[in-house]
Order: sequence, then C-alpha cells, then structure tokens
Amino acid sequence: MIDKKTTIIENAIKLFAAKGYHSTSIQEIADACGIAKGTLYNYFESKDDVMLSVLKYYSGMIMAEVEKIANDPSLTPKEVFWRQIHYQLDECVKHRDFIEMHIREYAVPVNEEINDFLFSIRSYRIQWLSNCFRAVYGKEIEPFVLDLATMMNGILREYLEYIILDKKQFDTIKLTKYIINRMDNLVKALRNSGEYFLEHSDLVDFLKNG
Amino acid sequence: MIDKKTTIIENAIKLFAAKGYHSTSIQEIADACGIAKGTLYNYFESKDDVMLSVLKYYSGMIMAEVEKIANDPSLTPKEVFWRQIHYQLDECVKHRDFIEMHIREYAVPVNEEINDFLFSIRSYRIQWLSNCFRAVYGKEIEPFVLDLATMMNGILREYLEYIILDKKQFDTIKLTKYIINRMDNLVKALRNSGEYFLEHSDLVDFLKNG
Amino acid sequence: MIDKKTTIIENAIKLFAAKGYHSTSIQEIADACGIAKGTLYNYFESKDDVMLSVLKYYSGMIMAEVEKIANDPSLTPKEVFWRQIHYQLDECVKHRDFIEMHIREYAVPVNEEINDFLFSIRSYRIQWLSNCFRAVYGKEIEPFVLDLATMMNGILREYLEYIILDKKQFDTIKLTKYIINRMDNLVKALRNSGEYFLEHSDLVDFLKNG
Amino acid sequence: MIDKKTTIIENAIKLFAAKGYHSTSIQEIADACGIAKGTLYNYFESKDDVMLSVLKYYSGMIMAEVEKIANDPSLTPKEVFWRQIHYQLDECVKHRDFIEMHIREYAVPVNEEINDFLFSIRSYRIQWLSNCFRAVYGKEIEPFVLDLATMMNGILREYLEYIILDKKQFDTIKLTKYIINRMDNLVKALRNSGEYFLEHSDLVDFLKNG
DNA sequence: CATGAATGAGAATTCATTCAT
DNA sequence: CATGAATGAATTCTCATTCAT
Repeated sequence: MIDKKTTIIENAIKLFAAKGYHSTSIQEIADACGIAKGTLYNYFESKDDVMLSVLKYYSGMIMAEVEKIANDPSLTPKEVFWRQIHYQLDECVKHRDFIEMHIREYAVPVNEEINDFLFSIRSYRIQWLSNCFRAVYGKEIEPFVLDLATMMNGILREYLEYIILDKKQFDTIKLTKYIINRMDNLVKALRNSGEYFLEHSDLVDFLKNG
Repeated sequence: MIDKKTTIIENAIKLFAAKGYHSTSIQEIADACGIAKGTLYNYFESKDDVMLSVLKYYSGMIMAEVEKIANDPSLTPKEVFWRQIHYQLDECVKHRDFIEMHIREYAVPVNEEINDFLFSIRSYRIQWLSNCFRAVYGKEIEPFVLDLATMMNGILREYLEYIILDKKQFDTIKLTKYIINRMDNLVKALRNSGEYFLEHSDLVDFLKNG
Repeated sequence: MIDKKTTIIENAIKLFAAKGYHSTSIQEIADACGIAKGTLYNYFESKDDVMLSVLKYYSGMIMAEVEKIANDPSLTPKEVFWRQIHYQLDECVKHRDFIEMHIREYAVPVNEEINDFLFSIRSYRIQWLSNCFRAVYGKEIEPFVLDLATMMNGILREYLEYIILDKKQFDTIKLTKYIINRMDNLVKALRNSGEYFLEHSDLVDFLKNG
Repeated sequence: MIDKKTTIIENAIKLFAAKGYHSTSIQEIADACGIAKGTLYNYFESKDDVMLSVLKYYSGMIMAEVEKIANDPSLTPKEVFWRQIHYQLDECVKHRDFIEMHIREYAVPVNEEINDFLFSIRSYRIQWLSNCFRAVYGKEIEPFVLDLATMMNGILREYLEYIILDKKQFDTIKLTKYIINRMDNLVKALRNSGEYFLEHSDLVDFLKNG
C-alpha cells in the first residue's frame, strides 16, 4: 500500500521531470510502474492528486531533514546553516528528478490546491532562510533579513539550474562555502550601508501562508 | 502579413502568461485575435511554432533595446549597466505578460527547437551580464565574471517573481540601485578574497550556444 | 446466506431508487451493506443479477400479500379488491424505495432477462386487475375487463407518481375509495354503452407470459 | 448546421429509445449519423446536452401542433380536444422512437437541468389537459379538473405503452373516441357525486413550474 | 466465506490540424 | 487569403469483475 504509493510517486517524478506534467500521461506513469491504469486510481484520486502528492512527498522529506539539522544541539548556528545548504545542494545528486521537475513546473498553474501548495513552499523557504540569517548573524541584521533571504534563494536556484539542467557535476561542499561566504560579504556590506529594499509589509500576504 | 503575425503573437502571449502553454488552445488564441482558427495556420505552422515565435519576438525586442543602450556613446559603462537593468525591470510593467509566461514556461520542454531557444536565451543573458561586469569593473575581475553574472541573474529573477507572481508594485529605480550596489559589494569582496566557483570550462558547452 | 442476500437487496433498492441503476456502483452497494465488493459476488453473479433479484424480491412480496388478501374467505370480492388496492397504495409509505425505483427504471432495458421479468410483472398486474373486475362485477363485464384493468393501472400509476416523485403525503384510504368509485362509474357506463377497445386477441402475446 | 443538429437528434432518439440513455455511447450516435465523434461535439456541448435537445426538439414539435389545433377558430372545444388527443396518439406511429425513449427514460435522473425539463413537460401536460376539460365541459367541472386530467393522463400513457412497447398497431381514431367517451362518463358521474380527490393546493408547487 | 487490490475495456471529452469552399 | 466544419488520436477517469490470500 505505502510501498506502491511511493513507487508511483517516484516514477511520476521521473516522468514529470523529463517531460513536464502536461506531457506525461497517466498511462505512461502506470506503464513505468508496471501496473494497470486503473490500479493507479486506487491510490490517487486524479492526475492532479499525483502531482500534489509528489510535491508533498519530496518537500516533506527535505523539510524533515532541514529541521533535523536545525535541532541538532551540538551544532552552532553557522554550522546548522552550512549543513542545511549543503544538504540541499547535495540532494540534487540523489533527487535530481524532483528538483528538475520543480524547476520545470515551477509556477505552472495546474489547479488551485497545487498552486497554493507551491506558494506555501516558496513562502516556507523564505521564512526558513530568514530564520537562518537571524540565528547566524544576530538581531541587528533584522532589517536586511528579507533581502538576504531573497537574494540567497535566487543565487541557490541559479546554481542549481546549472547542476540540473546542464547535467553538470559540481563540488557541492565548495559551492556551499562559496555561497555562504558571499552572504557573509553581503551581510557585512549591508550593515555598513544600512540599505534595504524589501519591507516586511511588502511580503505580509506572502508570508502569512508560510 | 506582418501586422497579423504580431497580433497573433501578442494575444498568444497574454494567454500563455495567464494560463500556461498547455492550457491555452489554438481556438482561444484565434478568438482573442478575432480570426478563424484556420487563418492562424496561414501564419504559423503549428502551436509550437506560435510559442517559438512568441519567444523570439519578445526576446528580440528586449535584446534590441539592451543593445541600443549599450551602443549609446554618451553613457559610461556603469550608466549603461544601470540603464539596462532598469529597463529590464521596468519592462515588467509593460510586458508583464511575457515575463510571466517566461517564468511559467521556463524550462517546460515543448519540443527540441523551443528547448534550444530557451537555452540560448539563458546563455545570452549570462554572456550579456558578463560583458557588463567586464565593462564596468575592468579586466581584473575576469575570474569572477561568471559567478557574478550567475548570482546577479538569480537575484534579478527572484525579485522579478515578487513583482510578477505576487502582483506587487515595486519602485524599479530603487530596486535597480539596490541590486547594483549589492554587486558592487560582491565585486569588492571577491577582489579581496580572490574566490571563484565557476570555471570558464564549466560553461563552455553552455556558452558556445549563446 | 439468506440474511445477507436480503441485506444486499434492500440496500441496493434504496440506491437504485435514489440514483437509478446505471448511476449506482457495486462499490456503493457494498459500502451501504458494510461488506466488501468481492463478498457481494459470493451472493450474486453480477450487477444485473442484483437488479433482477431486487425486482423478484419486492414483486414477490407484494404478490404474496395480494394473494393472501385474495384468499381470505371472510372477505367479499369487493372488500378484497378494496384491500388489495389500499395495500398497494399504502405500501408506498413503507416501500417507497421500491416503487420509486420501479418508476425510474420502468422499461429501462438492462438485459433480456430483466426485460422479460419486467414484462411479466406488467402482465401479472393486468391479469390480477382483470380477475378483480371479474370477481367484483361478474361475468357480464368480461368484454370490458381488459380496458378496465388497463385504465385502472394507468390511473393508479399516475396518482402514485404524485405521491412518490413529488413527495406528497396523501390519504390512501380516501384515494382508494376515490379510484374504486371511478371504476364503478366506468363499469356502469360501459355496461350501458357496450363499448370496448381492447380485444383479448390484442394482448394474447402479452398475457401469455403473465 | 441545423440539418446536422436534426440528424444527430433523430439518430440519438432512435438509440436512446432502443437501448436507453446510459447504454448508448456518443460513439454509437456518431456512427449512426456517419460522422466522427468530435463532429458531434461541434453541435452539442455534452451527452447530456444531446439528451436535453432531444427532449426539447420533440416536445416542442408536439406542443406546437397541439397549440395550432387549439387556435383553429373553426373547431368547437370538443373537436379541439378530440383532435389534439388523436394527434398525440397518431404521432406514435411517426415518432414512436421519441415516445419510447420518453417512456424508458421517464424520471431517470440524468442531471438537474434535464430533470427540471421533464418536470416542466409533466406539468405542461396536466395544465393542458385541465384547460381542455374546462373548455369542453364548462366552469362547473372546475373542482374535478385536476383529477380528470390526472386520470386521463394515466389512461393515455397506459394505452400508449401497449402501442409502443408491445409494438401493437391500434386504430387511433377508435382509441381516441373510446378514451374521450370514458372521460365523458367520468365527468357525468363526478358531477352527480361531487367527489374529488386532488385539491389545487396539492399541486401548487407542481403546477407553478408548468 | 471474506477481502480488496488489480485489472482493462470502455466512456466522455478535448483539441491540433486539415481542407473544401 | 479567410473560414470553420470535420476529423480522430489521445487523454482522463470509471467500474464491473476476478482472484490470490
């Protein structure tokens, strides 16, 4: 039961990643799993439900690990930050499919429920990154937290795309260090200049769902 | 003739932006243009061809403007950079549709030709940003150029998504300044530390298509 | 065994009445009975078999009661007639479901066997009503018996539909009296005029199955 | 355009009559018309829409004729009544299919819109028959009008079923006379006894939609 | 006997594309 | 050039029935 759901999710992900949601048929997913079309409908209500389950499955997995690292008392905030980022980049090797699918389907509107869920993932990421910055750099960077989280998110996504879409093999440890060092640079510079762009009120709608 | 092609492209973009490529039918595009379905096929070979033309039309428009600014002899390199970035952010107001479509369909594989074209747009952007950095900051930042372009691209996209997907109205002048200042910070920091991540050889396949 | 068959039949009837045969799934019937889908197939060969059994079960029940009344030696023919009609109308309260299903699925062809059975029920009703008329009004109304049975059947069905489909609550005693009085009127009038429409030979095919 | 819609409706009716709505597939209707499945969807929105159109087409036809007869100034009320009834019975020969389908699908719930339409047809018939009685027998039969219309409707349907389901060929002129004579009998008897069963208030919900 | 997962034929519906007018 | 009716392959989803446990 649970095994089969997982099998279906993992096969669906591969296909969604390779061909996109709309170009993947239920028949193809079933074929990939070696089951009949009807069987798939014993486990999922609809194709949209498969998509939503795929999103929940992988993002749940990643969130769980991220939180596990966060709650490890033996780590300093900076180490937590470092490990979380590295974990995420590293997962690209194992879950390349999911990330690829995520990139491909990012913001492709399927249905309301899926849209809301994608929205909540984006929101969760910004919140999570914001909390990392607070923990690592202290309260005085509060005014810059939203910009920092936003810029870091963009930078991570951009490098991820090289890894995924161009099938490059990068040294994730080195990349983690590189990106965190850049954030260090930006934190220092922002402290000096006091500049910020995003106000908390700008994202109030956005973040309240996170 | 050309007028009708343009009409079709502009209507198609609106629909692709609002509903995504797969969820927009030829019939809807024709209806939006006030023409018959069959007429559309006098101007475009297929639905994929409409998509490709849309991509070419808008990216051509943006490239043309970017190059026009670049070739204005009265501007310093920094002014050129500033204006190009501001122009792109500003176009969101006018061409929100295209950008939204671009975000939505980014990397959604439709067919080989469209994939290749999307690839070449990404490549062009990295090349263009790289050249900006070279022009503004001089030859000595050559080792950092690819990372800078990559990071800046990610940051731009991330802020764009707030503007587009969450329908925020931001002050684009202020945002342009903010982002360019951040790049200044990073350039200075990289010069000091000498760190870089991307090697030119990493992107050789990628860039040769640009 | 017999208990479970009955449970299934009674639940099936409710669903067929509410939603119609084709819109009721085996799963729904099983759910309503609190049993597994497979279990149902230990008691019935197919969905059609459930339908046929439903028809046989209820028409058997009604016929049994009608005959019980008929064979009560303490009643005059007119009393028998009156009680049978009243019983049938009254059963609407208790077996509204069956009647409703009967109205809904009346003459909806499912398969040959069910068709034949529905045919035989109709035939049985005409025969039964004919015999009532013979018993109550004597041999001299023989020429009018088929028309009387036909008209009475139509009138009963029409009033029944008000009760069932429009969810009206009527006084069945009053209605029974009213209808039988009308048949009295018609019998008297037909005796005077000698008019008849149906010949026994018209219905010979029809009645031989009854 | 109109021709093709009519062709589809007429073929659909034959199939619905022979096999019932649920057992007739869109493919079969298309095949019967010698067109492709997709073509059918250029004329009708859905299978339900075909059904609704069928009902509207034929009931519109019958109503039109009934009203044409009603408005013929050269006819006495009794002649109008007579001709309308005869017309309806006679149409069975030509539109046997529709009547058969009507009998089969009578009260089979398909969707809300179709249900409402069937309801309105029933209502229309009762209203029409009531008006006939008023016109033919005068104001003093007002108290009996609803019962008379109900009984007549039941009687007509019952004889119609012989004609249709049992494929009998009856003399419709003779049947019309026979039934109208019976109504004469009932009118006379009711006038004497003063009995009535249905109150106008019983049918107020029912009739207001007619 | 009971179960319920697996099946797969079949249904309604959509839509890019063609082509005769 | 413009049209829009016709097409039919493809897609999602349903459900009666089977059968291994």
